[in-house]
Amino acid sequence: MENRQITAWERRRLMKTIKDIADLSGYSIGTVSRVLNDRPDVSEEAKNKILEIIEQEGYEPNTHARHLKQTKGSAVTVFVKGADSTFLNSILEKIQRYLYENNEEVRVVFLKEADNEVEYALKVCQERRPKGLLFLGGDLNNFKKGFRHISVPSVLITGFAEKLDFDNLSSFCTDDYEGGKAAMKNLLENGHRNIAVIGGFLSDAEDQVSNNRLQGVRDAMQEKGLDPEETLCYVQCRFSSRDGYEKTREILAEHKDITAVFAFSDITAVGALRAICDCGYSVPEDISLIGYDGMELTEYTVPRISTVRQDIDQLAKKSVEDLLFRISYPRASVHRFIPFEVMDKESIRNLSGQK
Amino acid sequence: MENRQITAWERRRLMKTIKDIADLSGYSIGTVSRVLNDRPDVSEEAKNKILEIIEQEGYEPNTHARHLKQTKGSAVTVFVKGADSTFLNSILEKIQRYLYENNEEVRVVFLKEADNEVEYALKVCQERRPKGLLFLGGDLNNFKKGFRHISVPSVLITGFAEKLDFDNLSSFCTDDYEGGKAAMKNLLENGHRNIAVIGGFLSDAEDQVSNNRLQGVRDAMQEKGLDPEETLCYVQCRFSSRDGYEKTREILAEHKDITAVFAFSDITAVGALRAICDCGYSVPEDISLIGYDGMELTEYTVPRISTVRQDIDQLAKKSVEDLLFRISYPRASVHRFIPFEVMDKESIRNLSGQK
DNA sequence: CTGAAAGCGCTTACAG
DNA sequence: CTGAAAGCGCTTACAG
Repeated sequence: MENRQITAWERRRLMKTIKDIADLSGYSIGTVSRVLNDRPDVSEEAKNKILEIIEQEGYEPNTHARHLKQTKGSAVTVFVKGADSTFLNSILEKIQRYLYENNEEVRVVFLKEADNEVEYALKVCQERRPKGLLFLGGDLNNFKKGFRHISVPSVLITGFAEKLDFDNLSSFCTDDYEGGKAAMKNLLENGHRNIAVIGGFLSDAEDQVSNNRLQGVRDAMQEKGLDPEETLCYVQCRFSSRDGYEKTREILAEHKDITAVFAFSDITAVGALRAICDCGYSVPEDISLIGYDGMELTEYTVPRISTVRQDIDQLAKKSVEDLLFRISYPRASVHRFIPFEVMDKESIRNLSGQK
Repeated sequence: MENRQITAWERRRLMKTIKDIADLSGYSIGTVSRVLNDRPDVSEEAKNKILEIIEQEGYEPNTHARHLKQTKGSAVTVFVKGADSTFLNSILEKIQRYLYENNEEVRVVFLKEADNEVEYALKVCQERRPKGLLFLGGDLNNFKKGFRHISVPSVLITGFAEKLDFDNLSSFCTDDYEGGKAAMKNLLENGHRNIAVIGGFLSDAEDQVSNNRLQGVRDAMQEKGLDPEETLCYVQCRFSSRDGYEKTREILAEHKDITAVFAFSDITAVGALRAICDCGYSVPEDISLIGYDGMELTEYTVPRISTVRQDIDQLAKKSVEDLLFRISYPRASVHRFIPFEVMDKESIRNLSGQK
């Protein structure tokens, strides 16, 4: 049994370099390089010959050498942060696809909720010279504190960084204020008055996702003449089914008059659904439920969970387009909202009989 | 409003190189390099001085230059293939963590079910010279056909490649044959005889995940004296809730006598659960259900879905350990099963009254 | 249109 | 223990 590993030395021998192609084709490495980079100043003849050899030898240029010389940086690095990995992962997948279509490679770093993504980014910048950065989730406080040390084009997805006013940081997200407000209005219009909100963590930074959604919730209440201070029950919660489950149980144990729950993520909503069931209630007969994100999963729970659908395809697409453009051209950063949609399904009961 | 992008030129000016550190410290770049690489042959004095400057300047070596010189390759590349991204993503996350802890960077490529992961890998090998490859999911046929062209240490997770006998391809997975068998036995022991299996795609390659699980299912039946040809209803299905839903509806419409469904992934099981409900049945009273993977989600559905729990932490950990070891030392590839566990929850009804 | 040569930022024998 | 120098595989003015 031949189990010897190929040594580094042997592997190297197998790797073609630009020199091999030059020798084989009879041209100089300069000319080969020009063909590789698709420059106009090469004869058709030379180009064809060299392309043929490249094809035949299965040669691909070494990107390290390439990037060393070029001022351009290397791969785009994506930082995925936070517990709600299901949602962010689905965006990540699309981001990778769009980037790959544009021939860009993607480096990924998964961070924990407590990690400081900007510090990590700074380290990556100095070590790897990425050409661009993409933050999937992030704490605006971290950006406020440390982002000025970062100079590569960057995009924050799922967060609104306009007020931070960095000229190399764009941001794309759902209008969380309006999203939170719309979901709440839906519940209110269905006659609910005692509503529990199972949200994410609040922060002292302006425009943080959960803060914005909560503000929307409050304003929706006030427009209905309700006082949030008095009637609103808000609890902070990690974006996971487990935490959604536990928080919901706690709430239901304490507040017997709750008739609706608004969870700031579908994954939490799924936990809430089970918790409501375990407390002997049912959705929507006893308690109504609405989630956030619009994950496919909400189509298949019993009952289907109403939710605020974020457009992950647009979030990914716009972000990648903006990033790639700004990597190549000096354009100002932008801050855009991607439209959302309230998906009314089977988890909300109309208490008032009138809508 | 100052919105001018920092140009490549300006950015370069800001980037420290080893030369800057050498000048600042009064030592040569050779000595700085030795400190950087933690070599023993440097005086404490030089080391301290240089480290101090490095710290102060926030210098980090450029990896491209580093890798260009070193025979070692660059980042480990992970290929994530297939529709069941939820499950594979949770492994990916852990893989990235373990690799990061070992100071390795991770490149990620998400592939569609129909993509040939080995062809993609080959391309990446030639372009980027990765030091190792990790396949999350994959079709053994593709490996059989093309893997011999790949010489870097690699690991296949969620697939058993022992019979392919490549000396640079290890594999770690759940024993799918035993997993399928155990789940099936559970249903049989609970008195079920008309069982539908909603599996993945079958392949003509030996040891393909779904083939193995199905074989386990068949053998479990035969041990009970049942003829799989006659009584088993197997349908192929993409690993998604949507497909699980649709396939289950089709099956229930045709086979009125089904009393249990075994889905080859939890995500499909969730779709199946909803389908069963939409057909007017309930789980487990009318129809029992068991999934596969052991995702957290199965804890929060109504009812909780019994499942075959795969140990994603061990899958990730063992794979990374093996890969890193083989990157540095000439060790033979290995093929290991990671123990699974049948999680009995609320979705299986005992028909026979005796277990 | 093409080649010879300098240089990107590092590492590593080779001297001393 | 330290420095000077060659070289990793490319790109890109500079000549011709």
